[in-house]
Amino acid sequence: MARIKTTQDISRKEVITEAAATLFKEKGYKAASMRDLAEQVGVEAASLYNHIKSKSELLHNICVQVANDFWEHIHEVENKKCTGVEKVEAILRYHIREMITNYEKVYVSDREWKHLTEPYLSNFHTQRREYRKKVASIIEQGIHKGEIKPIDAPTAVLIILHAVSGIDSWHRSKQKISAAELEANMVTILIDGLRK
Amino acid sequence: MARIKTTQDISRKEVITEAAATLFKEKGYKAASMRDLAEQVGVEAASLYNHIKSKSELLHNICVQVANDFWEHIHEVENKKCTGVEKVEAILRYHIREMITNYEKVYVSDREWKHLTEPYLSNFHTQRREYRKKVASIIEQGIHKGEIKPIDAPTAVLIILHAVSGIDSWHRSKQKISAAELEANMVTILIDGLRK
DNA sequence: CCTACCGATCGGTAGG
DNA sequence: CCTACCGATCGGTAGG
Repeated sequence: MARIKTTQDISRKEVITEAAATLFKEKGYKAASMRDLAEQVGVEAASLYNHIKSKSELLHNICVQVANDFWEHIHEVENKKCTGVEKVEAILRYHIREMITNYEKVYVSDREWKHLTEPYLSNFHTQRREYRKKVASIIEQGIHKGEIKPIDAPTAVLIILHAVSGIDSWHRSKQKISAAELEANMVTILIDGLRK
Repeated sequence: MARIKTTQDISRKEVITEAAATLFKEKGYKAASMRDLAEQVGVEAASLYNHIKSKSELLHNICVQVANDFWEHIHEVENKKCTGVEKVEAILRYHIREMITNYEKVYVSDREWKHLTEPYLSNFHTQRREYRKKVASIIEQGIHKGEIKPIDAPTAVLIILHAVSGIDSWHRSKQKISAAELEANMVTILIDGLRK
């Protein structure tokens, strides 16, 4: 029988999704079983299905949530009145902060999205490419105006976005520098590397 | 009955390992099945076991092979008579070239090593940490000599090594710049970012 | 939310 | 190198 969704249901679903993000990050999507997840949440595996439709729905929700946040942010940056370098810096700082505060979901969305099912897989892949094109285009404008070195823009995008995923190692490190220091160091190295 | 290994055996094993690297890269270690692999090689799944001991042995061989290559190289660099910046540049260029020419194995070793079984998992993890410490130490010497900006060395390592993994996107891109151009662009951005 | 259970698929073995 | 097959584990459902 169809159940009416209550606020409890929604928060329970969010608890499951958060636990799934942590599990998918640690074991990888395929290696993480629904029995693992159930144990984390404190119920039997079958009970999860009162709140979610499927394992793949969990991955999908994580990826869509992250993608929407980044998509919204880059649109704000595009409309800003500032230099190209400042725009790239704003994008870089956003990526760093998301990778620090929203770690598990951002990580999973970045590394496990290939396990999405169609048509979500194609949608995600396309949006990801469009996002990178937008960043490349901002860099190209910066090159045109003489703020940025005459480098290959797609290569610069690739470096910046992948460098951020290294924050995984920072999270795992014993003697952590502060989040602010991490951000400052990354910006110094990467933005100076671009600047003419 | 025990079989005596012939040269044929060894090359057949190498063919299987190469195919495994490609498959593990495309699907991820857990999602890649031995039946998938058998199909790629052109035999039945059971026949693979005449040449290999297990699925996990394949991953292990890939990771050890890659780890040894990088380990050997960094020792050469450490013993070179040159500046810290030049050493970092040599390491960066080696990573780029390996990621271009030995793509599948390097990728798998970087992204799928968490699925290694003990004691290989711990060994690999330790060696990886030691490797990064060596790079950080070279950077710190460069800072001390005033060649490199006063940045946090572990953060610089994290950026450089992860940036290289972005070459994955380069491999997949339609309009590729040449490998030489890619290398030149990456070195320009990253080494200039470090240099004082 | 649980117990009970299903069909599919997995890595791997026996035997030839 | 193949056919035949096993025990384990998977995602998910039925029914209460």
